[in-house]
Amino acid sequence: MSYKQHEIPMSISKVLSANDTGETGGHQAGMLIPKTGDILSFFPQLGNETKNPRAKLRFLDNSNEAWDFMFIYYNNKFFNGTRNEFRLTGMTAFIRQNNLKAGDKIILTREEDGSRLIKLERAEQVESVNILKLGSSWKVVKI
DNA sequence: AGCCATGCACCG
DNA sequence: CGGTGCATGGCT
Repeated sequence: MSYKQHEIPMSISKVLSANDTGETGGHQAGMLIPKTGDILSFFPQLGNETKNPRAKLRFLDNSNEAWDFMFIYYNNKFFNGTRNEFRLTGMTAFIRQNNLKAGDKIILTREEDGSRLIKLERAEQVESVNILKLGSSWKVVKI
């Protein structure tokens, strides 16, 4: 009967770019949040009534340590400029502590009580697992 | 749309 | 004064 109009994703993830981890020498230390559909509904809604609105979000990591990140909507396109994008900033300490590199994945999760979790998934160094599976099978050989 | 880069303000 | 994050411009 009553379908939810807005399914809020419990979990979203992002593969880190080199710029996200600071490997490129940049110093904004914020990762871009794509505006595509359900990703944004994970975050609090920020409109374009005010310029560059933001919300501080607290995440808990594996060891229950709390991290405060800043979710910012750079929206100066609606004022005097060209920006129209969302970023999650203030992650330098977290990235350093976990020694994250480009290719690693960050997973953000929402609990039912509204609290948020942050997890990570290292990039695989080797990706030969699927390929090797086929290697040792027997074959019928025509004589 | 996403990533890279950077001048400046702030703060220790 | 060096590191960090803000705000923004620029490039692909």
